[in-house]
Amino acid sequence: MDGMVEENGAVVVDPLAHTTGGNASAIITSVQSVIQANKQSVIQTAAGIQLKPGNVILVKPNSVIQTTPGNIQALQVVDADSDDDMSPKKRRDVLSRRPSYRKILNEIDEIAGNPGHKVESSSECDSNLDSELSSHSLSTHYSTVIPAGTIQINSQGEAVQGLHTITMTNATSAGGLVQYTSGQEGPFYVPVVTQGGGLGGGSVMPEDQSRKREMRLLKNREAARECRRKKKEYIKCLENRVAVLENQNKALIDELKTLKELYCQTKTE
DNA sequence: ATCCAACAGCGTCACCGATG
DNA sequence: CATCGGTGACGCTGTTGGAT
Repeated sequence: MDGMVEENGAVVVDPLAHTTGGNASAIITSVQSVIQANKQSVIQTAAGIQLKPGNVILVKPNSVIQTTPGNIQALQVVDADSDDDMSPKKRRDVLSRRPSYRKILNEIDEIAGNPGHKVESSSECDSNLDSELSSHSLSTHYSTVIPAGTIQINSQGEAVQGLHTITMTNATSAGGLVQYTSGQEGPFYVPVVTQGGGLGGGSVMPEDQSRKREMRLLKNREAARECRRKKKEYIKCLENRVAVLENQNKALIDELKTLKELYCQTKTE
């Protein structure tokens, strides 16, 4: 199951989880769900959410799926063990390529009622959710994620722009180190890796190739950092949504209870 | 104070989809 | 088709909290 196991055992399902290993797969598009691990599950779909044809939700026996009329075209009962014979290659094919976190967040945002409103930073997601949360008297608050610096490097590997500026000096890497200067954090050095796997001088690899490699590593390092930041932001958004939906659910249950009592009273009179 | 397991964060590699 | 960006997976390292 592609989700986060929280301390209380609840699993927050990745809304766009492409798939999962094992026999518990959840391929859900744009559904906010809370599934209790090894317990009965509750899946709620908010108004306007649609399950795309072909999507599969596996739930434990006696689970409940709540939805507004017309959202689910068909429920298909499948044997959860039936995909065990999926070959590793096939499983990998299914596993590969999930939408980017930016896409997912944008999609969530559109579902939340802001079509065409693109999420560019964590603060937007948080602010939407904060208002939602405050309207439900939730004390939960998530601080804004500090944005990572954007780095743009031209073909010469020298010019940069963004919140943090990084300039590559000493590109010839004499002495086995390439020095970068950062506007915020001062100079830092990247060791030059040669083709033989060693660090430093005695480069067998042409300098140009070596420099390209260093640039690629630098960019990838930054990309990985950014990716992780977005992932965390995305998870926080999901957690916020879970909190909101749990609160809504609680309120609806209370309302239902009150109405039932009212109904019983008027009936006995 | 020390040990150890759990966890978080990072860098790197490999892969894939998007794009020019 | 080459290149680039995004992301999963893996291994490594530092931190933290509980047990002794």
